[in-house]
Amino acid sequence: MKMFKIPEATVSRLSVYSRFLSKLDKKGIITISSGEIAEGVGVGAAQVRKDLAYFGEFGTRGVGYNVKDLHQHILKILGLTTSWPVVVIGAGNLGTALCLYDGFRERGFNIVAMFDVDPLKIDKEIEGITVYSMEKLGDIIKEKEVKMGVIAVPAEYAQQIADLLVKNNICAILNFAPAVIKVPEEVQLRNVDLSVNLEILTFNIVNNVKNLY
Amino acid sequence: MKMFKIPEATVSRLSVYSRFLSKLDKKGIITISSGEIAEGVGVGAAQVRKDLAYFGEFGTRGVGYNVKDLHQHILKILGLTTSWPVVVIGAGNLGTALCLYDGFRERGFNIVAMFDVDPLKIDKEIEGITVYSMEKLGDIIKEKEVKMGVIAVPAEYAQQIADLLVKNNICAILNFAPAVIKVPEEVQLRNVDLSVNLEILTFNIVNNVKNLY
DNA sequence: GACTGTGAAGCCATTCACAGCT
DNA sequence: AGCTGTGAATGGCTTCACAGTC
Repeated sequence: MKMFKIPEATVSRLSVYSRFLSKLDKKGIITISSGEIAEGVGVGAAQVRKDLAYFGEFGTRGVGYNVKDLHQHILKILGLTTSWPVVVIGAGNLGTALCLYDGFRERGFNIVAMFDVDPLKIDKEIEGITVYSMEKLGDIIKEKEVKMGVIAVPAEYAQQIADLLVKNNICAILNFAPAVIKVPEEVQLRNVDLSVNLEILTFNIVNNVKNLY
Repeated sequence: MKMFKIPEATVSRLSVYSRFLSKLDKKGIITISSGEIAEGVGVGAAQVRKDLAYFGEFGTRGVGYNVKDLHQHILKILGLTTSWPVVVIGAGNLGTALCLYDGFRERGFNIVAMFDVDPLKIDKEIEGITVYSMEKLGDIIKEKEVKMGVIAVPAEYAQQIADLLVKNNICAILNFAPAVIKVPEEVQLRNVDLSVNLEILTFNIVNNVKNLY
């Protein structure tokens, strides 16, 4: 296959466009221009067109894009036409919140199991999702064909959990622990670092950086 | 004031360096080189030096950086030498998890109050943090001199909550709702979009993008 | 007339490579 | 000899501007 060198920023915008289009579609809107998408999601119109152009020609000159059609294309591009089973490691507050987060379900992610080391949590259910002991991780990943794992454990355990996920052939990890973790290059890793995000804000406040949006 | 054009990527790395240095400091390590920092946080050595060089000359040629010293400088740069009071809007699962998140406290963020519209939650305490009705927002922001607000409400209410925060003179907003929100340019805004992060991973899996770390 | 698709230009961040200290 | 600080080179993303299409 081809498909070369898509900027990551483009991918994350596609995800945002997709949500926007889904809203438009529900409202029954048929056609939309790059300018209107741009306005709706807060980017430039040229940016929208360029992002889409990486993947083909979805629009009609003089008219715009068909909402349903474009939306389907983007879902396809993002791999969201099928549902993704996901495991969450760590049944603390954050792990639990992520499990119950509607945003995941709405986008086709399906939390199939949680894992924890705490005997008080193991074998309990949290809103229909069972918490398993770590030993079951491999079995469940295999059984449910899980490709993605979410790490929501304390920083000091993040690396060993990551290693465990890797050993069980996970394809991608979303890490919420405030820790730098290392994985083999064939495993996808993204970090969502909550305090880093707040700290960028404090930096900006303290240095009164002009916002650029 | 001076201090111009710092890449946002640099700021977020500073935050990561800072955490790394704090770990080193606790271990009693006195001196460190850019190469070792680079290794520890997974970036290039030149990157580390350039990031630091935006703010001054903190190292000694031929030797490296003094851990304590550099750490203090970075905390100062990020505005973390003082504690920041924060409010969280939305006392659902996510809002609650964020309130209890240790990573915030450890870095000097202090959640002073939560807010919600649900009468069942209002005036209850969650681990020492009181949930107030939305009407109290203005008073508490003023009384506690809150500069930062965290939005953890459903997407459809995110914009009106943001407007409310802005009206009450908040300086910065961290938005967890999967929604595009607009604020005046003098207000700092960052979005942490949980599903976007998972969707980047699905994209990468589906298009088997080589990881670059 | 309106709007897409796209090469070219512009801008910004990262990496290189080396001069300058210790 | 070792390591920082930095100008210059590179690479990548965004914006511009316009030709092409409906």
